[in-house]
Amino acid sequence: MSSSSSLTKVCFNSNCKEPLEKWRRGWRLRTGEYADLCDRCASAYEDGKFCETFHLKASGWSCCESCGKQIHCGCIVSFHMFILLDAGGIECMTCAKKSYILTPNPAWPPPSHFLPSQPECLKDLSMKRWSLIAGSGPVPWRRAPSLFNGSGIQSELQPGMPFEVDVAGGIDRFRNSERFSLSSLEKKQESSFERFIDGKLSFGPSEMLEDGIAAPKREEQPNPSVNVSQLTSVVKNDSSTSNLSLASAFSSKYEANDMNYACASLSQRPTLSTPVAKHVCSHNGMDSAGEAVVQNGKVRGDCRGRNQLLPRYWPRITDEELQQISSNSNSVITPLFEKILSASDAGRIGRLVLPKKCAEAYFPLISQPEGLPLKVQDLKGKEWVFQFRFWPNNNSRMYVLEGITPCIQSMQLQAGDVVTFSRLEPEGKLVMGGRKASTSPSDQGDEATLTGNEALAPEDDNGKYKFGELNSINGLTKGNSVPASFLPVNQIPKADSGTSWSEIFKSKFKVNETLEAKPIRSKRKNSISGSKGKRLRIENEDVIELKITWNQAQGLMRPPPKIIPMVYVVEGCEIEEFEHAPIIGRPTIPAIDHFGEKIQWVQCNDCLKWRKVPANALLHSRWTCSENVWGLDRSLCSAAEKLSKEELEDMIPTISKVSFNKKKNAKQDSDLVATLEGLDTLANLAIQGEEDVLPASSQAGLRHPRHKLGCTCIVCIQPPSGKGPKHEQTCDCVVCKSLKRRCKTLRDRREKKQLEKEAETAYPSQRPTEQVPDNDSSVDDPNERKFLVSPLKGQIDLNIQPERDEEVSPGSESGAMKSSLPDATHRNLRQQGYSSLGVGENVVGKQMQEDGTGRANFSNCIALDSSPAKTDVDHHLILPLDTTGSTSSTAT
DNA sequence: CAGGTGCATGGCT
DNA sequence: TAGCCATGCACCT
Repeated sequence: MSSSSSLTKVCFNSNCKEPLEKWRRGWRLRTGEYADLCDRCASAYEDGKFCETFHLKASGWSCCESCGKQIHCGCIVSFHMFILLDAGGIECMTCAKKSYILTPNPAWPPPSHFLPSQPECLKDLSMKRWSLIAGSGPVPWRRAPSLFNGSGIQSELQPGMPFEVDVAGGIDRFRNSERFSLSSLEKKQESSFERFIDGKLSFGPSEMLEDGIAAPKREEQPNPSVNVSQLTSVVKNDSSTSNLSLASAFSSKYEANDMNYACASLSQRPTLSTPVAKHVCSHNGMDSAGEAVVQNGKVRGDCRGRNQLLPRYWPRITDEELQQISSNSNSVITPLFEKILSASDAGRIGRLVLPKKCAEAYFPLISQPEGLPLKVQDLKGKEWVFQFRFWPNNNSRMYVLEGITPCIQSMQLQAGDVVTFSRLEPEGKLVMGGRKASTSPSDQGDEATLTGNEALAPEDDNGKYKFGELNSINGLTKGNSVPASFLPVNQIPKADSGTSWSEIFKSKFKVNETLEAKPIRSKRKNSISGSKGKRLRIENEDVIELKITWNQAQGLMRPPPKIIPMVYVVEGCEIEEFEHAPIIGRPTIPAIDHFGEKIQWVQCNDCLKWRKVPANALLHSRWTCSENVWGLDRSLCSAAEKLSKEELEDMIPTISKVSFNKKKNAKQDSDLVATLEGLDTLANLAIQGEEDVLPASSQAGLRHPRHKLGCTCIVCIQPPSGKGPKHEQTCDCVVCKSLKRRCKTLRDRREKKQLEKEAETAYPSQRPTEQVPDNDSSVDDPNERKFLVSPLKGQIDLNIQPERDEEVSPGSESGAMKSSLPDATHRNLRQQGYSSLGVGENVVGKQMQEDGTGRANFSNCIALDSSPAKTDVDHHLILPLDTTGSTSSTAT
């Protein structure tokens, strides 16, 4: 199509047609090629005078509404020199730029992405402005929707053609941005800039700044969404590029498919940022500013926020997630930010606290606390509507998304998991994704990583993996890292996947349960601190857990064969030091067979049977019978196991037994979970779920002390917000059963109260407890007290148990915590949570359900004691036994 | 009483 | 030290 393709080239300019010996590149054609121009035309083009020179008599000239400057709007050449105004007419880019500098948050989806009729939104001045500007989509420029929306002009002119220029003003930011060091970018991604670097760029109106600053052309990305992933992968490990824009990189398709209007208004002022960002800034740890560069053509206050986004909010969206999102549409995904769900976020209150800067950068600007409804799509394409709003807070704002519980639960996310926010371009739709903590991509950022996974996660680009912490904790080796080359090829984790390590450790040894499962709690309030957790201090108990974890991990590590360790003694402890890093392999159990030969037992990954292999056999993490080359008769999973159960019991180290128990419990729990379809239940499981999977110490560490079992804070006790799906009346999920019990209990109470009132009339002096003033004592609610005076001897209502817990285990964290609670109502409520969820549910819940009375008798409680899970729950369940009497005596 | 809302508090960066 | 933000909790419905 381009003249360059013809044998005898002539100038592409139809008014010229001069034969070309040498030609220069002009504007981009719909084919993606460039108009080849003669020197004269090219000069005119580059000078921005092409239309003035050749199209002066053509139709389509308009005056800028602001400055009156004449702009040719009738051809592609000057396509980028103006914007269309909503009210009609055009504005030259110079004026447009001036007028938009003051525009808040224009880079925001069109109003269609918010709920339609929202009076308060209309009152929101910012929204008005937003609507005015962003009615055209996620671009910071104005355009006429009729012209630029959808395929409109684009399909007519240059379908699928990627443009190379960026938003007007982006260059300003680029130029002003100290962070955006071109030289550093070049170092990082020279190939991406070769066109720029080699100085062979050709500039046309679409690539020429008004002030003469040229922008390199962005290379085409026929399949931007794929490129996005690729880029993500490629650059992911390079944290040094983290200051660059990921989002920019993800806007390629947007520009490709819907960029004509963008070019119309933006490319006139192409920026360095676009190609730079698009190719370099695909780092997972994006710099939001980069996103702003592309998306927000104007320098705005919120853009500053983007520049300052903390690394922990950089989206580490995985390729899989990207593909999942992109599979639903042809859109380009712009990862915006992510956040580790706190207990509050994942709690039933349904409020997700948004990082302020993220909210201000990526969400519509709101001036009223009420905010506005925000449509967010999940990875499955399902649309949710959240209320995006803020609270005044210390002369600042706290942004929250309300009503997220159903979404969070549908994604089965818990505290510690990660929610990601992305934007689909060009629609501008927000996409909310979720990532389980255990599958979080390893933190490539500048913050330490502390989860089990990540402790084993890749350390650097050289394929090294962090074992230093492990080693230092155990003091066993001095090496700080294990070169990947030490690992069998199939055990080398992918550099960009934190999950690979869990694969490595997937064995029936549940060592990896602790290794891979739980994010480490930070010291502060036990908030979850995942890979990107900002609070990285670890509670003592967490350290203990880590040690255990590492110790367990040590069980998986062994020296490479034929490597003899140096043994030295430190403080009486023999320490083996290997010059070479250990190898991660399938855990085995060393033993001596009947012939006195050293062997090891290894468990098949598939059939779980134990097989005997030579002592020096090095097995990779996933080992199956089929790989049993040493015992062909046992090389099939169908072959019987040589070991008896008893032998196995003796053989397996304690730690493994513990692990097995844990696993067993975990399975019970998971079975339970499987039955808990209620969203509320899931939410509570986010808080209580892992109780019996992890040792108590670690659980304590995994939970905000105030969110331990027994926590009565609003987060924990909050019932379904009502915004989510309601349970059917016939639903017999645990939550509903619990609620029904609760109702029954309340009915009973009411009846009792009635009876007592009647009795009071007759015998007023027999109600001492009701005269106890309301205070912080364990039973401070008169109603509660009345209730505690249960006429049903030998029966305990679960509702009274928390108080008992406080009395019996005052030193317990939960007890102390609860004692600070202001009223018994919360305790009571909390107890409801107990009975409905968590470990206690396994025992109490079921028992309670059986009789449906909401009361458990002593035997039931005793039975609880035998629960293998020694958690707070146990206390809660057991304690009432010996305290009921005292309660009764107090009450009487 | 339960659920919802909005602000205050205080740990942390 | 200021600002952020996780959380608690008072207050309202």
